[in-house]
Formats: sequence, structure tokens, C-alpha cells
Amino acid sequence: MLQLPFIKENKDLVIARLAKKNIDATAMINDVISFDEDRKRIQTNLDNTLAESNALSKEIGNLYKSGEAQKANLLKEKTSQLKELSKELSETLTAKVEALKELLFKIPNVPHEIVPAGTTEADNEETFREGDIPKLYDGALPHWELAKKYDIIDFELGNKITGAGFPVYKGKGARLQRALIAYFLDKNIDTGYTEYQLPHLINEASGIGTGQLPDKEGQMYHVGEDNLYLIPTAEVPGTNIFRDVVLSESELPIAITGYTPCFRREAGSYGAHVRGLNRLHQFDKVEIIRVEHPRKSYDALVGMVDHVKGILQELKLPYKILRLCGGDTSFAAAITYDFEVFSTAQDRWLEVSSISNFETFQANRLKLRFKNAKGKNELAHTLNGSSLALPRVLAGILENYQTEEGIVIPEVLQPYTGFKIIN
RNA sequence: GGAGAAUUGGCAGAGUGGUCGAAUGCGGCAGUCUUGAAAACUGUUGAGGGUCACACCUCCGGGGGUUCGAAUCCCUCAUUCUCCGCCA
Repeated sequence: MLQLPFIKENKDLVIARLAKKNIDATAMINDVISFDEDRKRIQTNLDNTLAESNALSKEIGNLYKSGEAQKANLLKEKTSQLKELSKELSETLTAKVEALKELLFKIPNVPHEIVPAGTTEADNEETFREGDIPKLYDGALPHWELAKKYDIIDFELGNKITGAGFPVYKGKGARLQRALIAYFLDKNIDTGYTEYQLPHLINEASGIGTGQLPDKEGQMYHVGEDNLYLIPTAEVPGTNIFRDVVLSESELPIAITGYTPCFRREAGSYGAHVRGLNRLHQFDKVEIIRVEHPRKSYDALVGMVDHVKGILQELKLPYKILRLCGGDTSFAAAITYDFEVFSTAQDRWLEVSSISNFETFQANRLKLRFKNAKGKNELAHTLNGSSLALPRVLAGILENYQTEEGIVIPEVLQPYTGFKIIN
């Protein structure tokens, strides 16, 4: 949620920047400003009514004490009138505040100035590329064929137990999953992140805090009976640790990491591009989350990108980094860098990580603040990224590391898997 | 799931109908002392709205009610603790 004072002071800038996300926000921004003016007017009115009523109450108390009950009773009549008026006013006020809030919830974050304009992934800007694309033997297979050939992932079994998009990992496949999780966590911990084990279900307030609710309700699995949601990413429970929290400045920066399964309904997306591990309803991910001082968040973003680079370098996977264009940048993000690994057998790039700076957008919803040097509460910046999401990394490994003898395990993973080849 | 107790400022913790946005302690900030720091002492210190600044308004877990007036009484929900039940 954007900050109201920021919108008021930077109206034109906000509209211009949101145009990069292909949104004409003129009407919404004008409404926000006029709603707020209405709100202020009603509030003043209500405040004055309450002030009068408070003063009368005090007077009545004093009159009773001095034994002048008759005079007091006279005043009581007046307060009941004021009470009715204030009730009306406060109802009007609540309605206005709700309308304003609803509107603010609908306005996406303003993209950073270096975010390129654009509508589709074709407009994303490649900022870095590294790693050699391997030459595979004749008859190299896509990962879903490899999974079957070596019996390490069973998609049909998942269909039977749950449905499409819930694969079953078996034997060395399961062990490789566990190895990747442990390896990613260790890398993150070595860089200063503290490991957390987080709930896999979240309540409504948490969904609102990070922006999944109310807008993207349909993307999460919902447990109706208890009104809880299955997490679509560890970002949600991880960032909500800091909901309604006032930190001291010395506690910053905060860096946490956690492994969780992620659940996404991904309604309506079927076809060739979602085959195998490319898109799932349940997948594993190790997330990194940072809470930063506003002045330092962009340095932190660079640090996160470098960190993920280091992991992909160690895994020796060819990858590129994209600065997402406005149209591809998510609702809550001010800027996002995507990492894509080249999947040789599919001859396409697969997104394995997405690192974003949300600036104060989430913090404003969360009421995540810190006491600044002046002793005032100030919204912190939040950032997060995948470090890393498993399925597509796994797809990349299976496809790029395949040989006629079997799938060779990247060297850095071997201490974690306990084997060197899947055959 | 059943019974009882509790939920107050960054933290701990008083406060049972008006003088309470709220004692006290810790922490934070500023100062005195000190070469500097610590200790000690002094002052200051909740959040949001509103205002040029005041005034003023709201907030004592969430929501609702009683009352001229609620942190304080009532209802309800959530959470925590104790006891019982169930259980990996």
C-alpha cells in the first residue's frame, strides 16, 4: 500500500510511474485525494461533536458531585442529541475510511525509475549472463522423460494421490530434493541469514499484510473451515513475523531464510510450457527475506542478486539476470530481478529466482516500523527473493548434466546427496 | 473439546465507573560528572488523526453493548496460562 502523504505530494510522479506498469491511475489517484479530503472534513466534524459531548459529561459529573442533580439531568438531554449526531458521523466516517482503504489496496507499488517500460516478458531487460550452455549427446531428453527413465519423479502417482501438479519424488530424486534444500539453506546461512521454520498455513491478516489479499485470493488454497490459507511462498509467513512491529534502528538489517513447500492454484494455466516441473501446484522453495533501512535497501538488493549469482555459479548452470519491465513487475514490487537458468533439452530459459525490493509498500500494510535517529517511527523497507526455488533448478540440473551414462550430480551437491550419479 | 485465570505504552507491570493516555521500573534519547566510557544523578520519552503551532479527537487484545461518562461493568471472538480430556 502506498503512503497517502507520498501520493498527495507526488501525484504526477505516481501517475507517470504507474504508467510503466501499464496502468492509468489518474482516476484512482484523484479519488484517493478527494476521498481523503472528505475524510478529513467528516473527521473534524465528528471530533468537534465528541469534544462538546466530552465537555458536557465532565460538567454533569461535577454537577452530581455538588448535588445539583436537576441541572445535570437537563444537560443529559443535550448529550443524547450529540450522541446521535456523533453516531451518524462516525458511520459516515467509517464508510469513507473503508472506501479509501479499499482504493489504496488496489493501487500497485510505484516502480523504481530504472524499471523499463513494457508489457510482456519480451520487454524485460537482460542485465547479466554467465555460464556455458553444454553440448549434449544425441538423444538428450527433457527432464520429464529423464525423471521417468531413472524413476526419480512420478507425476502419475501424484495425479492419483492429489491431482496434476503434485509430483512424487522417489529414491535418488527425493534425496536430491533434500540435498538442494540443505545446500541452499547452508549457503544462505553462510551469508548471514538466520534460518526459520515457518507455518505453512496463514491467517487472513497475514495475507493482507504481504498483499496476497484481498486482490489475489484465488491464487491461494483456502481452508474454509478455519479460514486459513496455504502459503504460496515463505515470503508470507516470513514477512508477517514483522507485522505490527516497531524495531530499533540497531536491529536492522534483518536477514532470514527458510525452506517451505509452496502451494499455488495457478488456475487456468495448462499446456506445453507447464509440463513436468515447469509449473506445479506444490513445490519446494528456500526463501531469503530482508528488512532494511530505507537508505540501504538498494545496496541490499544488489547483495541479494550477487548471492544468488554465487549459488548458480557453484552449480555451474548457465543463467541470465533480467530486470523486469513494468508490466512484468508484480503488484507489490518496486523492482524485480529474475534469474533464469537455461534448460538445454527444452531449449528455453526457466525462471528459478525472483528478487524484489518492495520499499515501504509491504511495510505500510504490515505497520513494520523502526525508531529512526530522530526517535520517530519510520517505515522500513522489505525485500525478498528465492534462494532458490527447487523444481526448475532441478529441471536444469537433470537436463544440463545428463550424459549417456546417467545424470551427473554437480560437485557442490555431492556431499549432500551422498552419490555422484543417477543411473 | 470442558473448567478457571489472564491480555495495559519498545519491554515488565500498577490501575475496578469521572481528577487515567494511564503510576512505577527497565530500555531509548539529552545533559551533569569523566581524558573517554561505565556507574551515579537530572531531565525527557506511546501511537494515529488534526493544526503554521496550539486546541481538540481516537486508541488499554479484536468487535459489539450498558452509562451523561468505560482501561475499569456486560456480551462475543481471538490468543496465552493452569487443570481435565484426546493425541504425534
